[in-house]
Amino acid sequence: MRLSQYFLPILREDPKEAEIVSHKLMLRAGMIRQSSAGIYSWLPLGFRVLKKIEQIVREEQNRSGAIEMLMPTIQPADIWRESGRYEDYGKEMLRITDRHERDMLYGPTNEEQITEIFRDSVKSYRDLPRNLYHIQWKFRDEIRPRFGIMRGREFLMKDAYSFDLSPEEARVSYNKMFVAYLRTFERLGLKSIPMAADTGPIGGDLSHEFIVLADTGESQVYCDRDLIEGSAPAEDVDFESDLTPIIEKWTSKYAATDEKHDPERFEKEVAADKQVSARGIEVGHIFYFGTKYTDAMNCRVQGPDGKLVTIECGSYGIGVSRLVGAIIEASHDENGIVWPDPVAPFDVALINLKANDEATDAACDDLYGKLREAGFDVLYDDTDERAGGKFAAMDLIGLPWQVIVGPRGLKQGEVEIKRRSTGERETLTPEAALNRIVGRTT
RNA sequence: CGGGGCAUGGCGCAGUCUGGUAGCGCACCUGCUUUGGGAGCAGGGGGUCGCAAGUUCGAAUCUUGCUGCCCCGACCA
Repeated sequence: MRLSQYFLPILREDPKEAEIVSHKLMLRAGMIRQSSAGIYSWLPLGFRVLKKIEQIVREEQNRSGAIEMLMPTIQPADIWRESGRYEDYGKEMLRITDRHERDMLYGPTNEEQITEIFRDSVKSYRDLPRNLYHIQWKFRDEIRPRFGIMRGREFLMKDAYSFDLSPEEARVSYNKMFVAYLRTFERLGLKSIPMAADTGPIGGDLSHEFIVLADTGESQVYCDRDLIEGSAPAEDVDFESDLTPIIEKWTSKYAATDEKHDPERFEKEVAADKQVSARGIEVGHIFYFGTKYTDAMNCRVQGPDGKLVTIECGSYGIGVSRLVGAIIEASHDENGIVWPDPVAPFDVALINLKANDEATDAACDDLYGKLREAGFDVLYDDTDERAGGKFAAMDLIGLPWQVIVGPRGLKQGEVEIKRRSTGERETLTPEAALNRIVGRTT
């Protein structure tokens, strides 16, 4: 993409409404604009990041055996009356009336919707287990939205729903999601730690929050340092095998959010040099809640013996739009965002230091073509801004690589490449620069 | 929902106390000079001062009502 033809409205100063760093940087880098409290437009740069994260979430859900679908944002009130949550959910649910005076709502979550579909479609134990998910916008009319997209009212969430014949099998489904989440967050360049959590109003008795450590996080968390240093299961993890050992490895060490923190246990179970007290952001939450909705909504199948069995369920959420902010919170410096390679909106920033200079333009055009042929997304700054402004803007938007091309270097047959994450720079021939980037990024 | 604050061009702000017809920096447009880490000079465009009512010869400024947004607290991906 040529910057001269792109839409990237960068701000030089922090808008005063932004309090935390990710919100400031997202506004300044032209990723989002606020529409009203807790509701945002995603500008082209932000949209690219959102889609990259969404894709990684999707790939890991698919790998675990979950099946993608799409449910609507607007739901009928009736199914919520059936589950009993229409009254319970309170003012957080945005209620809408259509022209025929039918009660509708903008979905804050989709347990009712998926349970209705499953109930009407599945009658036999032979069709279990299944895990269905979608990635769809949600609306929760928060009392106080804040921190930009970190706690918006409208947000993009991946929500998965598992259906099993027995609690034991539901536990297997739960474990698959647990492992898929570990892998997802690691691929996104984040250190996430599963922590035992309250099940809250969703109900059930098995639940974990996935917390990303970040200085500006909202929750105070405590854990064993070993958990931070642990790495997620590899790509070849067999989701059909018994995942219990992996789960145990991650749940045997101490980890708790402020609400669940037990200082005495912490002191007793965690060696002093391993005690971590930090800030964290909740990016995922998984629940096993059994038959809470299937009971209320009469979702049953016939077992092998012909008897009706109420289906055991779990639900599993990842805040996709929140992750954009969480990644920035975890990865930035004084000059701007530092995108982890897998979620960067573009892979390479190509900076032409003297646009309209024949030799510089030609060298840039050549590199632009070759990088794109090699499969890279390139943001090519072909504008005739001054060098300083270009450097500042590219540092702000945080693309992993910068390729800097100017007449001075070209006279020596050289260009400069800079790694955004380390600030490390090298002066090389254009061919060597190309090879360096192709070789180090996969 | 309780408490606090803010609202003046795209962004950041001054002007409000003490009423006199709107200003600064950045950004934007034109020209010239510059050009490797946010250039200089000259010229220029853009604002119903959140909305409504009131007081007044006259309101960004005073009064009343409303709305929007932000921050702190309890809840949430």
